Amino acid sequence: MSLQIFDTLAREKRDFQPMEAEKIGIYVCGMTVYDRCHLGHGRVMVAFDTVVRYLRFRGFDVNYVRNITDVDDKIFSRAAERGVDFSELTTEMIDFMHHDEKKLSCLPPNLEPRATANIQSMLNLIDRLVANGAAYQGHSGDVYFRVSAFPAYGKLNNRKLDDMIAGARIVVAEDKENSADFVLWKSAKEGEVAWPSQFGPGRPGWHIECSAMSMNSLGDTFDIHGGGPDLKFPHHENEIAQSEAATGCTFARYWMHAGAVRVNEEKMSKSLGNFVTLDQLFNEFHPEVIRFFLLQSHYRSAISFSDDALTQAETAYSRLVQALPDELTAPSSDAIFEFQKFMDDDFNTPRVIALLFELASVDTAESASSILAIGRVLGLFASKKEAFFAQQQALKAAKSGLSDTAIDTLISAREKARKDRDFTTADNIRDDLISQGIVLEDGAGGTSWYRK
RNA sequence: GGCGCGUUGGCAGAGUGGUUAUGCAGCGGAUUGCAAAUCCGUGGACAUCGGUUCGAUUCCGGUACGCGCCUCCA
Repeated sequence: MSLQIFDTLAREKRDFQPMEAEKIGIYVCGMTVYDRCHLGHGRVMVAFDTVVRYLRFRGFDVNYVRNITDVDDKIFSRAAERGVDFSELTTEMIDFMHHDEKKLSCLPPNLEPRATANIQSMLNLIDRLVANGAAYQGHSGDVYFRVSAFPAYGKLNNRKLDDMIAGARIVVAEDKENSADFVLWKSAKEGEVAWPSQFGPGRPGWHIECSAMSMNSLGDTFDIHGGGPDLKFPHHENEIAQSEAATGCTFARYWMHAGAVRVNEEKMSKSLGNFVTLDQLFNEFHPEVIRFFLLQSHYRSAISFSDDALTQAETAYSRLVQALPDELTAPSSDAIFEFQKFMDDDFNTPRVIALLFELASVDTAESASSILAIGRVLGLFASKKEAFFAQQQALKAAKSGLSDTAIDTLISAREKARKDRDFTTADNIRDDLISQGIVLEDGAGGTSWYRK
C-alpha cells in the first residue's frame, strides 16, 4: 500500500516517495508571535501534528521543523503599544503558543528555528540572489526579489504574472522594477529595529526567513512543506521563487495546505476580528474535544466553528472515551489495517473516526483496544478515561452556579422524598437540577450525578 | 478582472458508476416509580439543467448560489 498525499503544486494526490527511504524532512510555517493563537492556528498545529504522528507510525524517521516568526512589523508595533522590548513580547507569546499546543496534544517539533537567530543565513541567501541577478537594491535601500528572473513564478498558485499585475491592489513602490517584486530586506528608518548588513541596517522581509531556515535545517531540497491556507500566496510562492532562484534545485517536493476555519460562513482571521483564541476555547471545552472536532473534518476542507458544533463533538468524543479499555491489550489487526488504508488516502481522519465508532459498537476487549491504539496515533485519548471525565466535570463546575455540596443537599432531599413515595417533590428537584445542567442517574447503588 | 474550492438526510461529515458511511439530533422498543445513561431497532440525502452510460449522487459540460486567494493573516 502506498501513501498518497494531495500536493498543492501538482493539484492532485500523488504517491508519496521520500527522498530517502526511511527519512522525511518536513517544514511547516509557524506563527508570527505577536498575539495569542486562535483556532485557525490550532488547526494547522493539529493537522501537521497528525501527519507527523502518522508518518512516524508508518515507520519513517521524521524531522519536523516549524519556524517561529519573531521579526515582523506587527510585533514591533504591538511591542511599542505596550511599551516593552519586542523580545519581551515574543518570549511571552512563544510561551503561550507552547502551552496551547501542548494542551492540544501536539508533539513539539524537532526544531523551532527563530527568525532573529537566523538573520545572517538570510543575508547570505540574499547575497546569492543579488549575485546571480535575481535580486537588486532599490534607491530606498530596500532589496527586492526580481520576479522576472524566475520564469516559473506563479506555479504554486497557477497564476500568470500579467494577471496578477492587472488585479493588483498593492501600491507600487517607486523603486521596484516590477510591482510583483517583493522585498527581501527592508532598510531601517530612524528608530526602527534593525540589524546591520551589507545592504545597510534593516530587517528581513517576511518570506526570506522560511527559505533560509528550511534550507538550513533540511537542505536545499526537502520532502514536505506545509502551512495554513492563507500562506499559499504570496508567502509560499515567494519562498519557491527565492529558494529555487538561489539554488537551482527543487525547493519542496510536496506542498500541503490546511483548510480554513470559518465562523458564520467567513474565514476566521485576525483582520476580520472574528477569531476565538485557543485559550478561550479551553475554558469551555476539554482540549481533547477540540482536537477531535478538528480531526472530524478532513484537513484540507473548510471547517465551520460554532459552539454548537463543538458541543456535538463533545458528546461524540465522550462516547468514544467511555468505550476505552482500562489497559491496552492487542488491537485488532483488521482494524489497524483499515486505519492505515484510510490514512494512506491523504490522511482521511474523518473516515478513521467513523471506524472508531464502528469499533465502539462492538463490545470486546480487542475492539476497545483498537480504539485506543488507533486514537493515540491521531493524538487522541491523551487522558485516561477517569481523568478525562474528571477534567471535563471540573471545567463545567467552574462555570456553574451550583456547588457540589449544594447539589448533594438537594439530592438528599430528593432521596427522602422518593423514600416517602412523594414523586412530585422528587421530580421537581430533579427537573430543577436538569435546568441548571445537572443530570441525575438513579442506579442500583444510589443516585449519581454529572454536569452536562 | 484573474486563479481556485465547495454545494450530500434537521445539523456535522466521509464515500461510491449499480450494494448500510459515521456521529449528533429525531422516532419506536427494552430498562426505570418517572427519568437519565445504556442497549436494540428505525425513517431521512446526494443544488440545478443537459451529456456519456444498460445504469450517475459519483464521470463530462453549462447554470445558480456560497466561499477562499490575488493586501497582513494559519
